[in-house]
Amino acid sequence: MEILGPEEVCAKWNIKEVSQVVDILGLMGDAVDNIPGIAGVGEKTAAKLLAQYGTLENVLADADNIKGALGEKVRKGREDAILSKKLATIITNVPVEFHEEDFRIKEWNKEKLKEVFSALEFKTIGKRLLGDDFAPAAVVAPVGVQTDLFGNIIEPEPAKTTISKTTSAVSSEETESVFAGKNIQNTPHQYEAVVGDIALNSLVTVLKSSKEICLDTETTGIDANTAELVGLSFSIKPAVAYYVPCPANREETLAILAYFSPLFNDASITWVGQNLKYDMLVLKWYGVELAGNLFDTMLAHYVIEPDGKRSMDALAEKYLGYVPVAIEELIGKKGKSQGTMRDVELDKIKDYAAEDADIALQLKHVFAPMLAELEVEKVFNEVENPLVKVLMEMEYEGIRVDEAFLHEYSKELELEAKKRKRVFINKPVYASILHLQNNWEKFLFDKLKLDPSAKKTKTGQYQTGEDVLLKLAARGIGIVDDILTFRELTKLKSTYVDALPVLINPKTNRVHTTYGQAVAVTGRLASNNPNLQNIPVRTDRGREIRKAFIPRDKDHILISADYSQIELRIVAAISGDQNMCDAFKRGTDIHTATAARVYNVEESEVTKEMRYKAKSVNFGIIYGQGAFGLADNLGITRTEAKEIIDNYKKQFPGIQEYMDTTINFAREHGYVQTLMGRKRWLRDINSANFTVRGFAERNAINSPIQGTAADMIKLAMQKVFAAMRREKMKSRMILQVHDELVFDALRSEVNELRPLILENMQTAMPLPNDVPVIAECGEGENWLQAH
DNA sequence: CCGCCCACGC
DNA sequence: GACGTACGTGGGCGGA
Repeated sequence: MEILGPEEVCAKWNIKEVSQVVDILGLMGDAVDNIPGIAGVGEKTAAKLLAQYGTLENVLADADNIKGALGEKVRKGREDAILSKKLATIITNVPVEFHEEDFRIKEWNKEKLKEVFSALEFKTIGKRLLGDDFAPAAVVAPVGVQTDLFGNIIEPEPAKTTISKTTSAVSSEETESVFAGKNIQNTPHQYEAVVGDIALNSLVTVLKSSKEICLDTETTGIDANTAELVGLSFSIKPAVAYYVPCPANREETLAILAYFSPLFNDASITWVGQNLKYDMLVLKWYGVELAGNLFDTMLAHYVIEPDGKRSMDALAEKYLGYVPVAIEELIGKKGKSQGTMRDVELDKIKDYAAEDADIALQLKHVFAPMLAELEVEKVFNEVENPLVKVLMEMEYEGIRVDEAFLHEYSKELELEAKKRKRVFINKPVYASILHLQNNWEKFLFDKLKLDPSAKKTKTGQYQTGEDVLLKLAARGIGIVDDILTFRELTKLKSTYVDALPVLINPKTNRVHTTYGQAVAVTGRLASNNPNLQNIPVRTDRGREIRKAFIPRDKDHILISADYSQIELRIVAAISGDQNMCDAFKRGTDIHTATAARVYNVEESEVTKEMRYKAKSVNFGIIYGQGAFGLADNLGITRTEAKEIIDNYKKQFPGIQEYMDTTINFAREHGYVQTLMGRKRWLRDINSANFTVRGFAERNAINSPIQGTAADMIKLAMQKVFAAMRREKMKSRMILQVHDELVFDALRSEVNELRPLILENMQTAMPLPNDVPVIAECGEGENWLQAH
């Protein structure tokens, strides 16, 4: 987007006229009023219009037409305006000087803005306003309690102290160099390539002198299960690192790795690294396992700042004020033409790889004290760090997929989808909506005028989500059914049935998901390539896909073990609500028990309808849902929904109390936490903005619940894994789906394994108030049966 | 290439 | 009167 500077706009047009056009057309009114230095879409468009129409009057006369033609731009402009306004709030709280007489800034106080933008990590807008001059500063102070960004009234006192604190962390002489960024060129370092018998031996001797070794691998790809080792780097003290290249020849690489086996096998060594799961998995394919302890800097940062950016580049920049060598300098930009590390000349890859190990070690020394200060050592040491090896083994194992079955099913889905499509074709009136989803939408809403009040999305498109369409179907619009079914079929086919076989690893004939251990802000795992945490289960057609997940051979069987109602049990336990705790202790169905209380009947008198509604309320409680949402969800009136909720709160007073105390805790401390001390920072909890604060409040309620459940299953995974090792079992834990664990179990071990799993899951993390934790399991010839 | 919408899971 | 249920991943689309 080309930006016309304020002076340019001003030089051509009377600023008042521009402002008026901007205002009347709903462009960037706020921006003009509050932050006149930023001339964006609004002013530019306004200036153009004035040029085109000649006079202000002409523009205004044609305002309606212009508005229509602008469409998107108007909306985007408004968004910009909101952002600008908030920036103005922030900026004017620091002494940025601007000329009062014409209400615009002719010369920005660049240093001040640099401070503000870098403190707030406004990289993009920083560059936009300050040009390439702008580089973010290193932040040494702990995060999480920093300034609010959006929608918040920033009280002058704290805002000033936060900003000055951030900047005072670097002295004024350093400021220049920090902004320019430390890098490999201007920072003393000693990076060495280590090749040949003598050098390798002496490297091992050097490394042996330390109980803490930073390790990083360079490979040919991002999939650890197929990537080849290209080199290893090590560091045991800042600014010094070694790079050991590994040839494409596997035997030769194995011989090089053998030099390091005294280190790999030494249980007293702590291996430091960023995302060690990846490196360990690569090494596992070369038969190397690390016997020692781990310190994963990515996970350390995850518990320090769960919602922060975690790439090496981001961490190096933020915590070390250092800009690492860009990988693109070695292998080119992302895309099909990108090369591999294998082809990079030694001198270049040496610097890049050694630097990575050096940085990771330096990050460790920054993070270790932060873990203690922020009191997140426990969740790091007991939950996250020890889980790395477990997840690595699960990823290594993978799961077998029945490719032939999927192939057949794909054809079936295709046929069925075609049939549905033919339904439209055969009805001439539908012929115009063949191709695109959007055509359906236009057809449904515009031509048939089915619903003149149809909701639009914020980008001006009609909403055609399932719930919207179902409401149409209820009005007897037959085509809606066909559309929904068509969508289901194509979704299943493209996302699962056709996608899964492509991801089968040719080496193992299995699919190996990758778990994201530092992704979800609440502490949950994430799964990708493929995502095995969202395999369909709700509809018959979808559920069918689970049949494709099968045990490794005829001697094995799949076991699935899952926690029963874990999140509600956690709600009961941490709120201490007497009635809900009692219900769980009695062991009755929790939704029936809830219904009995809410409707004031005996549990034996609870109807399906009542239980269904109670279930929905229980679910809503976990997410902080209100009467509107419940009503919408259940298709009842808001009055009825409110009645149910009021009754619920009366019957379970401890839960209302939990919500209030949690939100108050968050307001006071700026974070909420799980039973294991995992924190989630809620910068918006005191926002003056209703919506923004509402989000933070729901997060305050939900995060300790969801996060505690995540803590629990992560502990259980470690316990189950350790117990299976202890018993020298051949069965393997292969999947985690938030409250479920899946095992590829040797049939002869099943009777021993079943209680081992359940016992460890149930005792992994006892809940307060004696709320029982129950896990259940099933087994079968595929994942569907096992469920 | 990226943002949006939709749809799948817990 | 706002806004209206948490956390994710991925495919398809449309516009820059």
